[in-house]
Amino acid sequence: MARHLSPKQQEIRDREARILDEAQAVLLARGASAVTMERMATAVGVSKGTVYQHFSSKEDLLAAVLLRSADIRARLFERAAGFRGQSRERMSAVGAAAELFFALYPQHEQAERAIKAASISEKIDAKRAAGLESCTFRCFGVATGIVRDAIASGDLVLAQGQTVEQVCVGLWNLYTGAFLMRDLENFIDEPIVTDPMPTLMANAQVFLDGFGWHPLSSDHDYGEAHQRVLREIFPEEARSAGLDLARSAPVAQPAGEDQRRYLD
Amino acid sequence: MARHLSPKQQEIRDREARILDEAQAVLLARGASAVTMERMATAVGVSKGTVYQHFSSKEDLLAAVLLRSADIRARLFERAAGFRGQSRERMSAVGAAAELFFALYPQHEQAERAIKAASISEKIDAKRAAGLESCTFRCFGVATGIVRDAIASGDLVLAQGQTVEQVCVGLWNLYTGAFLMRDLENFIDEPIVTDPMPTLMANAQVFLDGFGWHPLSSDHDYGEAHQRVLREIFPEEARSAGLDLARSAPVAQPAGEDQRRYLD
DNA sequence: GCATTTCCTGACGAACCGTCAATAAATCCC
DNA sequence: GGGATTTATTGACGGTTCGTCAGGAAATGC
Repeated sequence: MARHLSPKQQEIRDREARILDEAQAVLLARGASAVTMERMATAVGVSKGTVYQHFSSKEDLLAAVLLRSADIRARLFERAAGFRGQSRERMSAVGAAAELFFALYPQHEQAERAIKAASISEKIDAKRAAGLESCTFRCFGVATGIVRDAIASGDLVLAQGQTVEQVCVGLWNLYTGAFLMRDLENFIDEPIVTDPMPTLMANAQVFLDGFGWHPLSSDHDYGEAHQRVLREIFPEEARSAGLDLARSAPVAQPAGEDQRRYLD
Repeated sequence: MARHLSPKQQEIRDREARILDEAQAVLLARGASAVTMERMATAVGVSKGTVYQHFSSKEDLLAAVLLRSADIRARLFERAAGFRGQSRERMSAVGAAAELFFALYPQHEQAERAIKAASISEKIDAKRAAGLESCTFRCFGVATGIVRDAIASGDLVLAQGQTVEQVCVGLWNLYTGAFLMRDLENFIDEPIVTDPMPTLMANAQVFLDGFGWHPLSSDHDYGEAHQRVLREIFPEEARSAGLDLARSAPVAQPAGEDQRRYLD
């Protein structure tokens, strides 16, 4: 499709991206209520009416911000699933993707909250809403695929009544709950956990241990696997997220004993 | 303190409760944006200025709605902790309290989102903000207390690096994540889980199994314990939440084999 | 280089927030 | 009881933001 764009079309396209950048920045710095259409317009040097030609409402603009990061998250998950290793290592790779996303797109949760608080889903362009839904399904699809692989390989045997979806929903809940907690703790003086991510990573492993997904965390160093995922699959992202890649040389490092960094 | 209130003071007090009721109802039915100060005023038959004498801003009003349910949740948790049983049964009792709250106060999550989306915490009365914080701490206090008891009794042995707080944060994340999921799924056509609560209950047990908290769910019928909690501690609430109390006779029922209702 | 289409603008109406001077009601005190 | 004092109530008002739209500017087609 449309390979060559006229200068004007290119300009419009760029402008949309610039509006999204601005909205994202303001969202993060000053909250959703500071994202006003007028401000966005001024920031990119157009008038309000023009912004409305890109986004049908303020909620729609926020949904577009959300869609952009949701798509990136889905891509991160999909790349993570390509990690070569045992089934549970692959799931841990998805956890690493989640960690990266958590660090790189702190405004995602805020945008989500703002949209859902407004509650009028009719104000969001149908295509964008569908896109958002699809991003969630892609993430779940990655997770369920890995769980199924684990079952097929015998690494995971679900007990009577347990389902593939249950495993994924649990991980997702743990993850979104932690995401939420980080946000809410900005509001209170004495945070319960200073850095939710290491706790989340540890808890995800506990959760998978609870299903008896082999190898259990007591028999395998998932901290090491996690480092490998960051090095092999997400070197760029890990760097910009400021995550510790340890000795990031691609050569195998001597297995250290100091890898217990996921537990408080 | 203040035992006898003048008719006027009583009226003011009642009015405040009525405003909160109205706000809660509108919040649930039509979302936070439909909660306008003018509407609240009209609903209780006063003018806008009077509403502002109760609540310093719209966010403050929503915070008051939140505080009311947060306090109830803390009470439910505290009552649950009084359940007589093994440590892990007591934690499951807290899970039952969470389930009840989840069913009884569906608007809680919405209020929380709306307030945090507005993001200007200065708009909320300091006392109310402190009250909200304290409710969260009460809930965490209940949970950490039970975990500590479990450790003291030997039911739970934490691995190297694991902490009491980690256990509680994990459960809390699972729970808030599920709460969030229910809300968000109102927006999408094809929900991932139709009823998140049974899945959450099952996942909480899996999580506790992951810590090796005895007795493991494979060795104990926590479904039965859950039913007992509802019957013994929350009979009223369970009825109004419409939860199945099974044969709710207080006499011991023959241990049935059909208690696997927490797994899909 | 003119006609047509597309895009852009900013003034405008509507909704809502939060304030405050004026008014009404309640309470106090003799 | 009744006048003085305190407290509560009102609704018009200024300010902000959303979203619209008629009219003007710019790009495109021919």
